[in-house]
Amino acid sequence: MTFPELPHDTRSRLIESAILTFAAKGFDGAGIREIAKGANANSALVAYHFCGKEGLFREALKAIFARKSCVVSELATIPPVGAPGARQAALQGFQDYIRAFFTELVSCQGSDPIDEAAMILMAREMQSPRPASAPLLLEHLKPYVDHLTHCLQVLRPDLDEDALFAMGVSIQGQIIHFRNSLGIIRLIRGNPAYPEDLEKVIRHHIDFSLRGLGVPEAFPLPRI
Amino acid sequence: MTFPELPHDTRSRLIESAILTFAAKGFDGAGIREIAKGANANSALVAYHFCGKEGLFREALKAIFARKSCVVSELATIPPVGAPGARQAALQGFQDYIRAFFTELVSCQGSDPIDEAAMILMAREMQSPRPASAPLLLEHLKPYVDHLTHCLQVLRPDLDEDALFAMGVSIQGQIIHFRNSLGIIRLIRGNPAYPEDLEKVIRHHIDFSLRGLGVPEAFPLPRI
DNA sequence: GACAACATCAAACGATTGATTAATATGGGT
DNA sequence: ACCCATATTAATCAATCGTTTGATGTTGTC
Repeated sequence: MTFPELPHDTRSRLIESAILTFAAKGFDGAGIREIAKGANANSALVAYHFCGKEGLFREALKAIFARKSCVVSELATIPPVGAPGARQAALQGFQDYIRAFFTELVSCQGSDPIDEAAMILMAREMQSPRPASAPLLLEHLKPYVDHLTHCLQVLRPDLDEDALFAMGVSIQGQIIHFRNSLGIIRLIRGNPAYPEDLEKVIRHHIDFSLRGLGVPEAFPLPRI
Repeated sequence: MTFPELPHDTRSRLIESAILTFAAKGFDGAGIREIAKGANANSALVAYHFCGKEGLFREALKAIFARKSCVVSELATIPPVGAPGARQAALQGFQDYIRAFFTELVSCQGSDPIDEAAMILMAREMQSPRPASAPLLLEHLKPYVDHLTHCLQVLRPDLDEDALFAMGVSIQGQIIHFRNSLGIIRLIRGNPAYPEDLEKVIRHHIDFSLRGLGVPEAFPLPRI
């Protein structure tokens, strides 16, 4: 879960402070003096350890990815299309995936401030990526995309590649949007504590996605 | 469609340049000298006309909202719940809404650079709004939310308020995510021109949403 | 204990930031 | 022609930016 080495050397403290500060103020809004102060370090160390601000940002992104990459690997692997039991496994794997994704995205709120800042930073970078970070992002996202795509393929073997891709985008989109726009969503709802019941929201996303995907088991509207 | 007065006085030119520059570089990344140069104006005029950079940003947001507020008002009003023909009207209104929303969000690409920049800026502001702009955003979003909520209410009168709200968030989320993450989506798809066929994507979103919403007319999986 | 490699520091660098100033230009109103 | 309010200008303000520098501290090796 957490990093094996907690000695918290200056380099690591700088990266952690960078994640927090970049998330709070953006790349241009965050100054290296402010970042360094948050790490109880000297601002010159940014140039020394990371070859400048841009390098520190890159390293902060890498640290985030390293911290988050375990989620999808914990999920059970789904048998290939047509294999016995593949459909039932994909149905369960799909639900596990949404639950895991949702939990990672949303329920980290308030637990670890760095985890929360990491999500904000990643969301911002996914929307308008800094040139250097696009390949990093892609590599980190690939396992998620592959896992989901395979589940969808098993559940809807009749669809062509384009349709499957659109399904995946819609399903991911709901969840990511829920996370990214939670602030506005709460304002619209008029309830700063929304959602009161996270489990209820997760079930909604699973149900909505299964119905939208069009798996017969999800009709007519009961949960499977 | 466009503004009635095109005389392009200095104030308007500053706002237009601000939309373009803020969208391209963010609030902190854009300098008032750069904005002024893009408007062929003196940088001191930002303070003179808008009481500083923050005021210019606020005014740029207002200009965006004024330019975009007509979309939902062009849609037909849906009769109240239970009224004769309300269900059929809501079914059609729902599809029109998604189509209008989608067209406004996505298909403006490449048409007017200011429209495109306005979308980027609005998306960024929806994700992490500058303190002063949250109320502006809310007021602009309200008609959209109201229209969609009413459609959903007619189509699923059996659901409670919480469930309806979750439905709305999911439906909007798909579309907004599609717009905001189009860059990453294209990278994942490995096709910089995705989507080749916009109409196909719109139909997918309508179908997916109607099924997810759980209206019986959308089963089993044909388009209505 | 001397040496070397690495890490950290305070201080200063030039460039740029948003904001301010005072002077000037412009265009009716009388 | 004079006046006043509004626009616009170049120049300058102090502050902050990311980076660089040279000195100092720390550590392990011989």
